Amino acid sequence: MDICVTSLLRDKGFKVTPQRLAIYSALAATRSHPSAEMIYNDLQPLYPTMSLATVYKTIEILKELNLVQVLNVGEDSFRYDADTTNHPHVRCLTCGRVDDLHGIDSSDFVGQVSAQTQYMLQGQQFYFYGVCPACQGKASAAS
Amino acid sequence: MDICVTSLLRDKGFKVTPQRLAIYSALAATRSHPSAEMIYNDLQPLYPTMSLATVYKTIEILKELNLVQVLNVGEDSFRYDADTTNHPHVRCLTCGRVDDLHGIDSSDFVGQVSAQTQYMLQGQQFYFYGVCPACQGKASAAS
DNA sequence: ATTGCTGCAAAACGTTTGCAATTGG
DNA sequence: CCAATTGCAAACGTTTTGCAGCAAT
Repeated sequence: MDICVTSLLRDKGFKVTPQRLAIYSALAATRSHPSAEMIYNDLQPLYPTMSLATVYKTIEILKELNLVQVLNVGEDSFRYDADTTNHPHVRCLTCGRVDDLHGIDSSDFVGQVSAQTQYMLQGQQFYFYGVCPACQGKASAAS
Repeated sequence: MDICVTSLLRDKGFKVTPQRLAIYSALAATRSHPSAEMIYNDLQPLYPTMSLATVYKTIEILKELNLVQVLNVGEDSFRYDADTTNHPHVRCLTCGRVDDLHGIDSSDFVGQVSAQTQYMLQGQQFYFYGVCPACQGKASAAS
């Protein structure tokens, strides 16, 4: 997997640095859809000198290489996902966690939109909002 | 319509001010999904002393009263919509305009998600991205 | 009269940029 | 060795906050 990133970077004329590999690895290793700051914090123990600016600059490149997608779940900050397939996301309104929704067939829905709009469509993002299982448990325990 | 806002505000113990009515009217009168700054600029001629902070504070209240919904189309700023029905939006990747998509039946799609996730769902947002008719025309004219 | 609101300025926040020192090819 | 990248600090744009004066009830 890191080999893949390495060659993709080199192919496009980007240099392969430990920081870039670490940032991609951190993203690829989690399903928590971290923000730039979360990635920065995750890497702090291993890369104590790395700056937040490097995280942002690297994410910019990873976007260009289609290695990450950007999520806009309605927070102040962006979140990033190394799974670049087109899947919906769901965010917990209580704890803020963001989960993937896989195995959903949106082709009919997308087809309707595609047939009706005059836009030339290039992509889409589907966000759901609710309360995650863990927070449902907490809520009923508290009451 | 303003009568409705007036009573809704009063019912919840909020004061009815010209600024609040103007901000809601501006939102209700457009389909362009303006950001706070766009609303501020729209109202500048009529309310030259109004501050951006008042726009933000008022939007906060309108959200509470379910008179506006917040859109996160992947820009730096949020956009607002006085049409609080659950409809998808489409954003032009060239000019940035945001349009409504009405008459789309998402019940099947939402049903799938609802059946599969353990989340207790409370809402959703569907965003499409593409090139609007006007920008398609410009692109072909330029080539 | 009282409470809450406005408008200003300053602060906060996430993100971007400029630049000298450093590192990868 | 050269060009690109890092890390820092400062800048930026959006949103929030504190507060004195003011307006709505």
